[in-house]
Amino acid sequence: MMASDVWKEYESNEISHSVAHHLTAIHELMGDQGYARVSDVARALEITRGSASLTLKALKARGLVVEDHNKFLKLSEDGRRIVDSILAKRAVVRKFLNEVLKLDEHQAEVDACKVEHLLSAQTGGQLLHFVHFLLSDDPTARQFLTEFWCKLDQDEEWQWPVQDVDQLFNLESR
Amino acid sequence: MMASDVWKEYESNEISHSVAHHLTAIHELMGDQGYARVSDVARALEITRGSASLTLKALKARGLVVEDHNKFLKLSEDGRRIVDSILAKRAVVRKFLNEVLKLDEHQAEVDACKVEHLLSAQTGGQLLHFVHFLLSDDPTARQFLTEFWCKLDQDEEWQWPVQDVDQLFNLESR
DNA sequence: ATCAGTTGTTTTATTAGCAAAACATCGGTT
DNA sequence: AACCGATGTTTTGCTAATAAAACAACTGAT
Repeated sequence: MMASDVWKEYESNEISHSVAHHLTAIHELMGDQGYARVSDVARALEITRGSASLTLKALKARGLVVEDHNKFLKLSEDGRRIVDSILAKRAVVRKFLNEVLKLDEHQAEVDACKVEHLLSAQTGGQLLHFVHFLLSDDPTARQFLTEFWCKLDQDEEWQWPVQDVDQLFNLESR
Repeated sequence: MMASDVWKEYESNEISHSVAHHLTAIHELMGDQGYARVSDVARALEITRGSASLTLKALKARGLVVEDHNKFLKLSEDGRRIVDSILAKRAVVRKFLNEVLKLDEHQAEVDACKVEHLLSAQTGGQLLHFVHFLLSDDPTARQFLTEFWCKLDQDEEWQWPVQDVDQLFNLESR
């Protein structure tokens, strides 16, 4: 297969991890303290003011961040839209990892943070549908989750990493 | 919340996207043609021989790749272990996105490729348990999937990105 | 008014990952 | 022997993202 055309799409992502967090930091600072300056973003992300200054300058040039008459930062319409989509994906992934797969909150937070900006809108939307139904009051969903968690408890751990996942599925299911 | 301690763990990942694909390329080349040289890896990844040479030199220094007496590359024990875990995660994620969430194969492949090296072993293991049960012959799992897919068809798409995912869950479920 | 602290910017340097180009080394043809 | 093609390496340069340090401007306290 080799999928040489697939793996390079990683870099073609317009929102890097760093950019995603600069933008969400502005969003959270606005909510928490009502304003966001370069120093606030730097403190929130624990990077130097110089680094934040440069990155935010680029984001202003890209039209994702706008600057007040007095150096106060704000998200543009586009920036806001990007933050919304990132936070939605993060919330869904975190919820799935924590409340369904029963990973501890920190692990769920870390993994959600890593992938939030990489998932397509398609994927995010479908995952939202899935988790929403899975955690709903629907009796089938409840029963399924109950059985799954019960299985989780009794299942002695597989050897992981599994050598051939496809084989595992082919042999035991379907 | 701000999670300043969380977001930096992104870089603390020992396996970068690039490294992950250099390693898996060697693995696949060994399977496909029985050997892997610098040029083969470069061709597979569609990068220049120079780039591959430098990256692979670093991987040799890290002990993940070993070199033949005649410049033939091979994965070390550690390298092999890493590739196994990455391929297992990729397979599970791809299967989940494609066969459960019903995303088209290309999208599933691309998204799986983006996140495969970022998920913890914990997460990969739990996800494997989940997908394995979900796609098994268990009647509860089958019924759940049937209902979910039915819901998928009838559900008119949410507005996406959703502004407040947590609110969506709080209001409509639990 | 001066002094200290905060803020924002710029400059210099580093790292990862790539391209491009130059170079050397083989191996096989003719 | 001369040439050609494939291979591997090195060097140079680029971009993104960071740190570190120097600098300028503003703020507030005394």
